[in-house]
Amino acid sequence: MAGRQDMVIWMRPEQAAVGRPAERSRAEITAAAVALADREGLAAVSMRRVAAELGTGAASLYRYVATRDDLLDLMTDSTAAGYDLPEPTGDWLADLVEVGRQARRIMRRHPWLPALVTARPVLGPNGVDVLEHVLGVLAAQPAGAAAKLEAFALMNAFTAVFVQHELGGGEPATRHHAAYLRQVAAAGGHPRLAAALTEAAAPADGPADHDEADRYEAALARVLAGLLTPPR
Amino acid sequence: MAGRQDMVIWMRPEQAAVGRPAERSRAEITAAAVALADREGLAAVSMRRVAAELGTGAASLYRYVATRDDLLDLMTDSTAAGYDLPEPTGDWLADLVEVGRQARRIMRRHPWLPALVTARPVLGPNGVDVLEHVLGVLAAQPAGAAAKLEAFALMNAFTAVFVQHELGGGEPATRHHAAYLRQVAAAGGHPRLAAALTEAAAPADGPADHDEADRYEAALARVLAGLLTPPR
DNA sequence: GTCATTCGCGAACGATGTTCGCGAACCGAG
DNA sequence: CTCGGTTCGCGAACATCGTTCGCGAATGAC
Repeated sequence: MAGRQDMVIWMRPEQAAVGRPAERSRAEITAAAVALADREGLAAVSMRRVAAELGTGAASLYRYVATRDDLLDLMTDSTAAGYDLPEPTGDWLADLVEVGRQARRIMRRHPWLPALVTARPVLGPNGVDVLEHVLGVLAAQPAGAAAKLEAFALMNAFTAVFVQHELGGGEPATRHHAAYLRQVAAAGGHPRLAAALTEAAAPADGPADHDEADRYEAALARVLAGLLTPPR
Repeated sequence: MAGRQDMVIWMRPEQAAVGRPAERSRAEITAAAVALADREGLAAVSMRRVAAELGTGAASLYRYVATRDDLLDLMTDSTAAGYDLPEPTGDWLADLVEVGRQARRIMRRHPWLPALVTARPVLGPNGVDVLEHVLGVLAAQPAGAAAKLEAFALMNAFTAVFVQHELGGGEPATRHHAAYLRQVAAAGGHPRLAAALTEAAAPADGPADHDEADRYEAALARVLAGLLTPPR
């Protein structure tokens, strides 16, 4: 008979009904992994490191999780518990932007999240609640179900890309990348790029978080309006 | 003095001016890696496998590439050579959608590309040409340079997410994921989700590639129009 | 021909995800 | 209270990975 390993982790029972009871829980392991990722980045989340964080052996984790990817899925969904989902107000666009605002807040609190959700978009119990809320907000909208699901996926991806740009500003890789772009611009073959780079580097006033948030919400509103408003 | 390793690969000289000449080139190694990824997926692109594909030792690759990530960057940029960039027509939206159409074609030809560009968005010589073209198309548009660069990044991310959904239809992970969503829907606590799933699964007529392409281009046009059209 | 310099690459290092196997721990039945 | 069935914790091992080291061989400039 086929094993139970080949399904999403939330379809497998957490504890066996009989036998020696487990000393830890999925939630406990997930919390340790999230704390570790917050502190040292996603690359530090190895089975051995997480186990050490819990004071156990690496092999023990496989009693709770079939694979490392399962653990990453648990981490992703656990962050979705941080949403506060109020009743729809009737203004679907404003309600969606509010969801986006919270997504941005959560992703900024967990800098590893954008990379994870783009690499493995996954819906666990908490993520499903968010999706249900979004579908409720869009209930009166004339778009099809497929379009609404797509809009939800795109909203997450858009937020992830945006936050990655925000947080990556000081990252070395981005700096080196910028150095290459400046070299290309200086070479002369790409005048539009050269102009764009000097113009984009112009606003020397400190980019407060307030401005970034406004830019994010404005862009998200435009994208969502473009996606979900019926063509005239 | 600081080494030269800590910069984007395209800022380092490909060949030394003196000494024994190299037997291979970056382009050759990149091509081998791309062919391997096309055939067996991105996970198969290890230094040893790529070297074996070329009939050399794994350590030899480090004469051409400082790190595996450098090789991935080369792969990404090499696919950007596949764009055909015609003169702008004057209709910026149509021109941008044409770029998106080509991006989708290229990503479908290289199924590993969406994951790679979302994980490591990078601009090499070919990518820079595409960006220059996009900036040329948007030259008359009243948006700021930062907004245009953001639109370019978002266009790529949007296309990657879309293609990933398209190609992921048959992937096991997506199937298992769908099984979980159906279970949640059947449990009863998420009526909107249940309705959306049944409605989205309804169109039993064969979803030809034509339909997918139209849906992609329509959605992209809406997103871009929302992002780059000045508010009224 | 000499020499500085680079190239190719076998071998090794450290780290990773995962599996195996077994002794210990637990619960319910008798 | 004992015993049997079952699960748990986890040390050890395996395969594989990215990367480094070191040295003989190849090369072009003079």
